[in-house]
Amino acid sequence: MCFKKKTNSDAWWHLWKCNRCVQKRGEDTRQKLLQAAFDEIHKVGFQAASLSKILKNTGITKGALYHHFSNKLDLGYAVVDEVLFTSFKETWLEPLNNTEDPISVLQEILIASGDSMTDEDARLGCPIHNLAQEMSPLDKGFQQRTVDIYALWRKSLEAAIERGKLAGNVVPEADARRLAILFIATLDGCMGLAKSTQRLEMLLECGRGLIEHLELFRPKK
Amino acid sequence: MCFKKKTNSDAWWHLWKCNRCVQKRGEDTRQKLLQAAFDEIHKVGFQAASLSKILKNTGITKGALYHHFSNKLDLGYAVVDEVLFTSFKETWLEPLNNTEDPISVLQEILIASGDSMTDEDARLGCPIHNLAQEMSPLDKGFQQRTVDIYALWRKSLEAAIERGKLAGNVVPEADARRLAILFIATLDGCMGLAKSTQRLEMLLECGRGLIEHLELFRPKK
DNA sequence: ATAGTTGCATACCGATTGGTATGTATGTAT
DNA sequence: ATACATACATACCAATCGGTATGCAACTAT
Repeated sequence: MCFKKKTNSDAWWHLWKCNRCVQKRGEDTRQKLLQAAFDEIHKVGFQAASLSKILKNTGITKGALYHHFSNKLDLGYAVVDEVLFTSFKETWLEPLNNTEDPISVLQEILIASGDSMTDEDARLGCPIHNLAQEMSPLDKGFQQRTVDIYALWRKSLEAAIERGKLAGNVVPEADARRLAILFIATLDGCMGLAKSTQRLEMLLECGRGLIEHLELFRPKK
Repeated sequence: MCFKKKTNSDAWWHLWKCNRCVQKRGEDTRQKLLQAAFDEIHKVGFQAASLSKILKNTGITKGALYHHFSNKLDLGYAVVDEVLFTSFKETWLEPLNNTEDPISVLQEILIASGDSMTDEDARLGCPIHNLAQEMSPLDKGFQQRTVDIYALWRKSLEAAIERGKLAGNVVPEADARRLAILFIATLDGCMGLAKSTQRLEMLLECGRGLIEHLELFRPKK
């Protein structure tokens, strides 16, 4: 495991990847492993995820894996912290934190997600939700990480709604906290429904309903 | 495996247990296996459920298990068809199918469930929902079974609401189908939230909110 | 140039997995 | 009483699991 580097490089590529690895080659295989692990976990869950399969899919050997991660749990945590959280931050946190019109932003995210959503995406469901539901009763590490992400989601959504009210983009009667919770719960419900029915169309329909529903909180001109 | 019996007994105990087994002793161990399998699956999911652990917990041997079930999948299906579906039928279907006041019935179920709900129940979540979410993308058998249960739930709820409207126990403006879907989705959301936070109190709070919310659909005298 | 670190490959390990083969005691039907 | 089906128990199996030990090539710092 490479958690304490003796060499402290300042190579050019360290500018956009944090320096967990000294050489670029190391960071590359590390990212490949994370992506493959994410795919495997997304498909079958963390417990059933097979390290051998991840290695077979990437062509990377077991020696490399255990050079970068101390064990399976460590790999799982890294997937949450780096792959899942990063993607979550880009799709939800950053847009929400930089707007005074949260309704439009949410609708745009839903539309964009719907457009890029594949059939497999819909059938596999939200990876963060999956992991939270599978692992929360079994492992504190996963439980803490996923519940933190949900809390962050709710808070940034709540704050955006408050700003929206001040800017006149959200009706003043709206209860920001309740609305935030409701939105997340409903979206979770939609994803779960699509997963249990295994139908992408179900998800798109729910999404359209949610987009329409959000319109109710936009002030009339 | 005992799926085609040569002997066709009509012993007294066959009156309340269907005659999958000829001898009472066989039916007993079968039920013990189903219950232990349910517990194990509820705790860690189907894929991670260990047959060896189920056997250890019951003291039953592997020979007995494979006498009653052809393989792990067969055992899993039996848990859904017999344990889960039976319990679901008793708690939801029968009360809903025999009432013209669905609001009161739903509230009573929620209250009773809340009272008997243990901390572990809340942390492990709804077993049907768990199985649906874990296995739907992976196995048609589980997907079909769980989605059928959800459909049955929604239909019986919808029908009860319609009867409630005719009997004057539900406001006539209520959209039965939408209300049924919303109730199920919300309850699922509550259970999921409690599971991800690992807090029973979260579930009870959601339940109280739901009970209160249902009151809105009762006609004012 | 050389010493030391990093990155990875190969081979191996015990434990556990779901599943099977075989033997036997108990019950049932005639 | 006898023939047969039922209901197990025991022992074994290959495959896979996560994890480790060791060796070596490539890169880095001095």
